Amino acid sequence: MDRRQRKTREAIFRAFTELLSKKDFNHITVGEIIELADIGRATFYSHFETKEFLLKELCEELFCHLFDSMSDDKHGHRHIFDCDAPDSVFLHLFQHLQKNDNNILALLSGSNNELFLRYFKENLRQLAEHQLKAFETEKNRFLPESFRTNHIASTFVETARWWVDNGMKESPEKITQYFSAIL
Amino acid sequence: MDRRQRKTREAIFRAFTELLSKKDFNHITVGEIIELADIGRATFYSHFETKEFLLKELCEELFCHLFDSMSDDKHGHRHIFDCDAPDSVFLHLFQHLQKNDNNILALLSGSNNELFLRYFKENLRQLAEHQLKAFETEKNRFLPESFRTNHIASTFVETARWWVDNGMKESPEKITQYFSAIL
DNA sequence: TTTGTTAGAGAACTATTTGTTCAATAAAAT
DNA sequence: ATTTTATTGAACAAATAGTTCTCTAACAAA
Repeated sequence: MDRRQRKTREAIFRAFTELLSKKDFNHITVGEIIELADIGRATFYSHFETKEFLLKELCEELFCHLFDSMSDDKHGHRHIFDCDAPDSVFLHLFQHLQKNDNNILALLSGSNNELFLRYFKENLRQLAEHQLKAFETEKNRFLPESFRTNHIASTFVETARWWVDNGMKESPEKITQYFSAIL
Repeated sequence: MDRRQRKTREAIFRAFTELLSKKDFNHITVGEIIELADIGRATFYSHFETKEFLLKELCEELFCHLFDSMSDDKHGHRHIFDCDAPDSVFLHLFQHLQKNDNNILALLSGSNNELFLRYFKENLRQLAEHQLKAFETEKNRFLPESFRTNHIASTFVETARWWVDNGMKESPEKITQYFSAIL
């Protein structure tokens, strides 16, 4: 990719995430983005069809980064759902959130970032789907699989939101413990 | 309240909920609302400051209706959290959803109706808060109360969304059973 | 270095939407 | 019957979205 394109793209993402940490997606205008990114109007539209596509691509980059680092070979795939394990997937996710790479927290806690939450949940749902068998118990076996995967993903997202909204006072280990307890 | 005002207000709500069942909140314009409601532009703005306030008031009316019918005297307050009871609060809520009074489903399943979901969750959270003691178990006693109320409310909303998004094939009783199982 | 290609700047432009204003009219209340 | 209030319809300014265009600068390949 052309260096100019790369620089422009990154400037847009940077400006956009900064704005997202301050106000709702729907109240951010293209004008604000291009002013903060210091690029021309036509340039923005040559990169992204609309503001919505920008959010979409930002989410995709973030989740690519987040979930790819999760499927590194160093983590086995056996007890990936065992929350008490020191290499639990969920613990890793909470740790990543705490580091706040790429200002992901702004998207998670901010209001009106439904698209972001949808992406987050969908990625988690896929993760859960693939690894659900290790999680079977007698108690939940009669529940439809899609209901259970949905529940795991929803519960993770809502736990993370609660954590962030309440100031992230707990350690990732503690939150993983909470998460494990309600699941 | 003046009959003219009442009629206008109802026409706006009717038009708005009809539009909400077809498209996202953010893509609905004031122009569309007033055309469908068949009222003047100035009239709309004399009733609602903005589109956002309209949604806010609509939500408030819906939840007033939904949760008020819940606190009728006929339902005791003892086993309000016992999902298996025939007069469980949650069963009643699911039954209400199934009846789809006031097109509430359009708001629940539609995308980008975050404000509605926030209201729904907040109402449930308050409900849960007041009645949490009856729900204590040894297992969850170490969890912060706000975490637990948040979890109950979130889980209900997400269960309802899953139900609606999957075509509401299950009976309210069955869904209440599912809900009870994961809680 | 030269040449052809691609990306960005910047400004002008159209179209849509928002929210306001105001005078005229119709309905309600007294 | 008179006064008050709500609605209308149109016109209005301001903000925003998305497009188009020419000029300039950066890049890539010979």
